[in-house]
Amino acid sequence: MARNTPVRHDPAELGELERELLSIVWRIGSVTAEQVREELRRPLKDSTVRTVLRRLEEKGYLAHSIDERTFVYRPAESRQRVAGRAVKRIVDWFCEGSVEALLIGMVDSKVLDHAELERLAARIAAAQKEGK
Amino acid sequence: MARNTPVRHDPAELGELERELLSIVWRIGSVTAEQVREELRRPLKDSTVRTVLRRLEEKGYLAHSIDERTFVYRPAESRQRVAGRAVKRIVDWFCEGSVEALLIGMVDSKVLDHAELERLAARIAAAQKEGK
DNA sequence: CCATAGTGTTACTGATTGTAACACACAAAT
DNA sequence: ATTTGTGTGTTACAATCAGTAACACTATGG
Repeated sequence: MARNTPVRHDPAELGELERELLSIVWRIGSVTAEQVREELRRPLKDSTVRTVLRRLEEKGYLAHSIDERTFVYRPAESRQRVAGRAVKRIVDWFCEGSVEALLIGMVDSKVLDHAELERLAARIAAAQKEGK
Repeated sequence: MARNTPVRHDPAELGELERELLSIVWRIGSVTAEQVREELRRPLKDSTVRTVLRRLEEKGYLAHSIDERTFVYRPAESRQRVAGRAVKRIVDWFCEGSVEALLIGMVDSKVLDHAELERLAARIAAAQKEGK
């Protein structure tokens, strides 16, 4: 029988190559498939790159416009936004929605050290005051 | 030809059912396959549950000891630690290592609101003082 | 010795991802 | 107008993963 929890309705996962291409688009901002291909160290066929770009668009990470019948891809969302959503999933799954618990885990697993926490606290405090 | 980016060396992904079982083990702390099965709303065969538990152990999330020839599973790592590592991957992939950028994204994509930020800032400040 | 409870092994299937070939369309050059 | 690129659309295939489970084997308590 099939998986009974059917579709990957969530924009859950990206493969390694997908992530790499997505990063390139984020970095450069606006690229053709050929430009993306040139950015890669590995020699990949043109059709490979275009397939992955199309899939990224299908998944909602990219958008394209057409310039002289050439596809120009650009991000559909900022990387921060995507990262934020990804973290939200993690918080929901593993921390039962508690961002505090997540921060504890981040310190615990050395993602954050004290120095960084300090800077963060300062930033947050600053953002509080001016941001709104 | 195969994927040239070979193995999923990273304990990258967990499926939905895997996450569900892992959550149960985290919640209860120490369980047999039968107990896990009873916790599920869906009726899954015993062998299914045991297979998933074994995979979770292979992936390093669980450990077991034997009590009267019955496997008793327990977490190999705290959920916060796992969450912390998962977030680290996201930060590395999408935020180029910047936790600050991540926080921006979290606010931006409504994972964090201002009230929560405020509480967090307070918590962090407190942790700063006493924690070390 | 037999039933029971638990383990170990093995397997199948659908979805996903990396990778690419191939065919078609249109613009520029001859 | 025919050729030649350059780029797109379509289709495919192999490996891996995750969900699901059957079945065979082994002690242990009657």
